[in-house]
Amino acid sequence: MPELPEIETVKRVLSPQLQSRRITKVEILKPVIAHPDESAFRREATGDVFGTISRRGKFLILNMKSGNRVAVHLRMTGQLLVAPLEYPEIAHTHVKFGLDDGNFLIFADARRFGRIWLIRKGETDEFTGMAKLGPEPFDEGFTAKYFSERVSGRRITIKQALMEQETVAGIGNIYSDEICFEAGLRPDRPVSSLSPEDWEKTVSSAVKVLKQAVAANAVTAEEYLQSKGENYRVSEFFKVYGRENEACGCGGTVKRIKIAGRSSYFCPDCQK
DNA sequence: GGTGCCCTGTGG
DNA sequence: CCACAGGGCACC
Repeated sequence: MPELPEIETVKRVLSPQLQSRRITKVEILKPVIAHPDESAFRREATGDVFGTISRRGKFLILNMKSGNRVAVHLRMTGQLLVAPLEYPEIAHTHVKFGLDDGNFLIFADARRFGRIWLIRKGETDEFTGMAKLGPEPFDEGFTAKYFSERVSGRRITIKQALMEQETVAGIGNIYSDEICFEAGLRPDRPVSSLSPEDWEKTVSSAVKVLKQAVAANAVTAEEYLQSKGENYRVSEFFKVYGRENEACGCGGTVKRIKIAGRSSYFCPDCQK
């Protein structure tokens, strides 16, 4: 799944394509509308006009001129892209929004984990999960003090803490490993074992790694369309993720272990 | 907290 | 065929 940097890419590509476009038609082919029901979604979204796009954690939020918001979560395999009429059919297309410039906003998702919600103007959002999210990694509130206190007394690893959306929003399985590598900490280190310096290093590494990833993931709208909205990750920049048995820059070898059921990669020589 | 599950596709 | 995949949730 797309994590924070990839959602930023989607936002960057889609923003100019959707800005001021009116929705002429909503076609729902598979049940991915989580709120309200499909017919209400179709009725209330049709005719509305796109404004700005924002991101909260791994959620993409399409702010509509009506004051409504369309929230999208891509989960593992969701794709969201603007394509012209003549664009070849994308497998597992679940929702198609017709736009007033003749293009379509397409939501596709092979595994069907992704979801779309319509949050009405003034409505309290207690269904998307956004309300429970912790601070953004780039927020001033995401400090070593906050992070360490938030998880203190719990028997979890630093990787699990980084991936906990209620604690800090937007970090998933890939970037948690990359952040631990940058911080020089094994991902399976219990949070109880971290020193204040370790916490500082973890927080500064999170900011650094995520900012670098946002910059590295820059793709053009053409590249994005050509890849059917899947080319939002530039994996050659990963230092450890997906690199089991490969050489680390230090000369050591990247290992893979399971942490809370998720594959986790690290270099035993530079991460302690 | 850990586990299984929601789904489908891919690679070993 | 089985293991695994970028997420999150309900369940023990």
